[in-house]
Amino acid sequence: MKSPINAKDVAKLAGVSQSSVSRVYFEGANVSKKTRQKVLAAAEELGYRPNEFARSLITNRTKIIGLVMKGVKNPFYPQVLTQFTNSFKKLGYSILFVHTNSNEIQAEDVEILLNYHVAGVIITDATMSLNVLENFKVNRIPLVFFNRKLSQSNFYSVCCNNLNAGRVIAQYLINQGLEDAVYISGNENTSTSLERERGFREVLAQNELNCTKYVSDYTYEGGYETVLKIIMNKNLPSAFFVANDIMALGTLDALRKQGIQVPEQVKVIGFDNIGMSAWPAYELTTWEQPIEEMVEKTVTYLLSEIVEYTGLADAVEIEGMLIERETA
Amino acid sequence: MKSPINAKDVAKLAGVSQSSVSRVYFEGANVSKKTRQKVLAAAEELGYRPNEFARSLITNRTKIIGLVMKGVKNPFYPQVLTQFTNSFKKLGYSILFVHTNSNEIQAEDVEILLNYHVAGVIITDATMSLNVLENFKVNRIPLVFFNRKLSQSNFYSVCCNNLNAGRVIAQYLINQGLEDAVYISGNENTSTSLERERGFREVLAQNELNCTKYVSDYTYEGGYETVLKIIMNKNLPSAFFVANDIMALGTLDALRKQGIQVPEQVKVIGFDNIGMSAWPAYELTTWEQPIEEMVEKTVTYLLSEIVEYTGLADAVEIEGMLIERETA
DNA sequence: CTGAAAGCGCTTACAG
DNA sequence: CTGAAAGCGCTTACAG
Repeated sequence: MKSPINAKDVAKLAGVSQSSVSRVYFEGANVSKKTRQKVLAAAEELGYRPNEFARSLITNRTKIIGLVMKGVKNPFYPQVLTQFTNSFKKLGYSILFVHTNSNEIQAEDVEILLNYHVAGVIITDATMSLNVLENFKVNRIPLVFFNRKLSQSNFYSVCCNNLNAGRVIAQYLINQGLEDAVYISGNENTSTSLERERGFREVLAQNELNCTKYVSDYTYEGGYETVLKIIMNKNLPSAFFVANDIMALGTLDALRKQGIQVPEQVKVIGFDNIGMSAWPAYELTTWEQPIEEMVEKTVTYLLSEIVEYTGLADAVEIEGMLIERETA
Repeated sequence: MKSPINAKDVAKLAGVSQSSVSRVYFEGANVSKKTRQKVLAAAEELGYRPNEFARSLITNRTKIIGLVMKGVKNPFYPQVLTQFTNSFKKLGYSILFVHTNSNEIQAEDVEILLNYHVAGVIITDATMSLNVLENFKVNRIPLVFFNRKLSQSNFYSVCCNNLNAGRVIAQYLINQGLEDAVYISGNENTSTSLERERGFREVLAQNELNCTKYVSDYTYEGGYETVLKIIMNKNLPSAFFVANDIMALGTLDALRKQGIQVPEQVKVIGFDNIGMSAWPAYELTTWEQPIEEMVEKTVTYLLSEIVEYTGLADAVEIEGMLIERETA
């Protein structure tokens, strides 16, 4: 099976050289109007499209961004996926989507991106061994952690300011007369969960208030089960701070199941502001992650690194905001 | 910027020819154990990985599948996306993700897949002008419509048996003493919505029962607003058949908002069986789409067409099943 | 502005 | 089983 039409075929039909055909499809190249028209007409007739592989091979540049994700059950991530896809589409880049089911991203999942010499990589919602990622440094492929910060790594990361969010949420609850709080965490090895907790505890401690932690896993089911367990032990606090919205929805459903009134008996605050948190069944008070800005920041960094690689690491944090609804 | 390490570098270090290096990475090629070991050792030392572009250029085959999606707000589609990604990963294929916001997929969105000479294409949840797709036929690139059937097109499609599902759902409601029904449709130009309606109406008509249709749009908000409007007009039927789950959840919330009891005053049945329909806040009775089988069927077809292209069209329909919960 | 030619990093007959 | 060589479809100096 051979590729149908190449630049040579077009050149022959148009009566020009293959180089001229190439120039028509290469932005910024010098071609006369007349040549361009002849080439375009011939290309149209033959159905010619430049072979992206040959292009990448010769320029050693690709128009592909690798996007690595762990789970998409949390609606936050599909939203992130589409925003990246749309942003990059405008810039002429395509998205190679890498998904992993396991908790840690596997080396092979990521190494495929090396084979494609992707222009850049975004790793989302993911923990993984760092030595795999060294290969990207070696190959001067820019990489950013989105919504995750790896300690001791020198990779660029873009997050919302989780520490400050935790603080503001704590103060908000205290202003409402908080007595004691429960923090329902996400996976304990994620920076997001840890920093939200740290900011929250910090302000609580300043006010000599207590916070018990229950470790959960960022899933609806996890939130639901965790809260059921808490209720069984009759440890109902005056407020739940839940590390993400999808767990907070599970929290709300568990409380409803047990006939516990929100916010009268207990307040609930989530994190992310996913679409569902605004649904009438939930009306969840939550923290809005500034996805748009986070995506924009990521795209800008990646683009500048594609133009001129520096490998500079930084941890960008963008402020979000509290969204007040009915649960706190 | 030049690519760091190529087969020639490895060959030199290993003391073999570049062809031998190539053979080590090409499955099924003849290489002695000794050569293989030398090459692998040298490759390891240098951090060599075969350039996928050069490979594709010479073999005129790629290991990329293009996956085209319209919206991911409906959790059904992220689920589909990950299943495809995982299935193809096992087979050594990567997913190029194409997303469109507009109602119709744009030609340019799809044409990029032609430039990459993808091995196959899956179009999901999407309407588009057919003449763009002719290019895939010309280039002998297999294409399947997933969860969508285009009339008058001769492309392969994989759906759930929507017609029969509509029939079974109608009969199920009739057995419960249905008097009159409302069908809340999705976008009217989608085969899925149309066929679910057709099966539903068919059985209703056989029983001399009436069905009013309200056109909605497959979104939560659409379902919510539509039902609110129905209630305002005091046209509450004895059952709602809603064309997908996410609209059905909107339906449930709208009814709850108005203090209408489900299933006592009105029954609700959805379609898809997304994870959320099992949540305690909803407990939606619905129709399960056999995603796993649908994905498997799609993958199998694509793979066989990659091996030997026939371009044969067919409309595969897989049976789903009713999931009884609390709303009907 | 244009064409002839070299070369990107591979695969794959071909000869040995 | 191995190496030398041709060639995939492009881009890009180079000369004109």
